[in-house]
Amino acid sequence: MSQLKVYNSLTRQKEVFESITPGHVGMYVCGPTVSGESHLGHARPYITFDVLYRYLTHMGYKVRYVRNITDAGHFEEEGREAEDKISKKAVLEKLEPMELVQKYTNLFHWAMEQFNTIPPTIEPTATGHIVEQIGMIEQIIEAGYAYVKNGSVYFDVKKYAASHDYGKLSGRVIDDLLETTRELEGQDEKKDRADFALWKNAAPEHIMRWKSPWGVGFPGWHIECSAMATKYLGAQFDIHGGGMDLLFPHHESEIAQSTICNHTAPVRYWIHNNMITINGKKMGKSYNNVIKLTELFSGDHPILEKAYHPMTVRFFILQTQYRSTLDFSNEALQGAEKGLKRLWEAYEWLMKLQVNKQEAADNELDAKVKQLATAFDEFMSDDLNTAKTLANMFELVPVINGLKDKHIAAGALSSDTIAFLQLQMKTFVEDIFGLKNVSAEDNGKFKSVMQILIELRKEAKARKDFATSDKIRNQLAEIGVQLKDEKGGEMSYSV
RNA sequence: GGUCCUGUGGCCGAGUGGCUAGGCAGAGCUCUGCAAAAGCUCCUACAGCGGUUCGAAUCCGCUCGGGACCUCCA
Repeated sequence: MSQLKVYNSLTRQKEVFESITPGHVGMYVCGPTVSGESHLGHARPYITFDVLYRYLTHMGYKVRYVRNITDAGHFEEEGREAEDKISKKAVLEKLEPMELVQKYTNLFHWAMEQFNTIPPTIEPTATGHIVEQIGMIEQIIEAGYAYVKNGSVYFDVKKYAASHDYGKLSGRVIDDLLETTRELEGQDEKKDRADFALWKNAAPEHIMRWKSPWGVGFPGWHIECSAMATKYLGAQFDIHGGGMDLLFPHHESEIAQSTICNHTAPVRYWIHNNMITINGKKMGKSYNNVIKLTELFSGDHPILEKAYHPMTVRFFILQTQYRSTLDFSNEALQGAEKGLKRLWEAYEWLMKLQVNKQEAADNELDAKVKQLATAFDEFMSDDLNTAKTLANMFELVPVINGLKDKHIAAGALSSDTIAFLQLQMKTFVEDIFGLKNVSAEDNGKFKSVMQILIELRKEAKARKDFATSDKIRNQLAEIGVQLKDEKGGEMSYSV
């Protein structure tokens, strides 16, 4: 197995991955804020890190995968009137905040299941860790890196920056941050514009509120990740993931908080996925171009020409290396849909193939197949290059189909090579890429019914009753089942 | 304005100095009762200008375009 190399945002280069504890990996991924429905943009990190999780597991690591649920509201805009997103919307919808949080959490879990992502090993909530967050804030105050003002607590960035490299992760220059002239309301509580809230005093209308040593309030946005990551993964852990948009201020602040509390840099490898764009623009609430996952799966959105299956979306995302932007379009999605179908059908046939012990009749082809399948590991270990891995799979598709068509002689490949190909395809297509069959109706009874229809069509064709054979084929096509005549008079179908 | 990233064929995307992915779409052929599927073949691009080099999509500079972050954000 090749050594895994990952691009570390902290050092801006690919590094060989070595876990702190041999055989174990601690991975924290920033989870969703459940104040609303997840959208296509959310699909990218959770699918990306699902693949990383699966790949690390494949490499033999025992991975503790922590992904939080942010269920405590945050400021609409820090500095302006504090506005708890979750409680505000709850009032509008006449729901209890936790009811709303539960609804969107359930919806998120449902969508993640559709994508066939493996649930994290621990999924902590922000509201469930208020005590830990308060404890951490107390430590920061004791260390002298935070100050209390009117029931709120702020992190003293300037003081931190004097002895630490604030801005290292995001490439921010501390002097620029301090000198920014923009004046915002309510900034007066902070000593410096660059300071960020650890705890925020709750206005009377806030529904979500907790007692703290500084009064009734709620935690700042960045502290939850520091607190929960520390609790479940320790003072220093291997991987922290999330979208690139979180680099600053979220992850930068996380580093500062954790460093003060734990006296060590919290994370060895920072891994960030790039954004999904739509017409070249990042998808996000502020851009008004959000496609919710429910809409994506149902096709119920003006931008969408049709519904897209979750597996199509997963495949679409995997066709790109995670650090590149990925541009959404109907054309691209439909391309992915067809590509996935072709790959999957070849894959299914390959898995059924059984051969007796044999030597390769075509040594050149045999070597090529072996080489292509071996390279899966090499590409994936090079910063998870799913795009290249997939490209190799597609180079193997004509070989598989050639065997199926008898266009390539059955004895061309050695039985060892076929077994190896089957193993590699199974491992990467299903176990690591997490792809699965798109057609839901493909159960036993349905298969039997299809077999009957196929027999009828074969018989009709044998007596040159093309009216009947065409009727079977065409009427099945109308309900979305495609019959395929194969070489040698066999038939198959796809839904 | 500051910091950073990026510009690949009709579309989506790999690729970091020579060998030049892959998918989708399109064209032709084979197979086939017809069609589809499948196979084979073709379409061979790297924003522009200059530079480095024997040689650049790949390195450097400039120009133009796109984007991200700096504010909630995957």
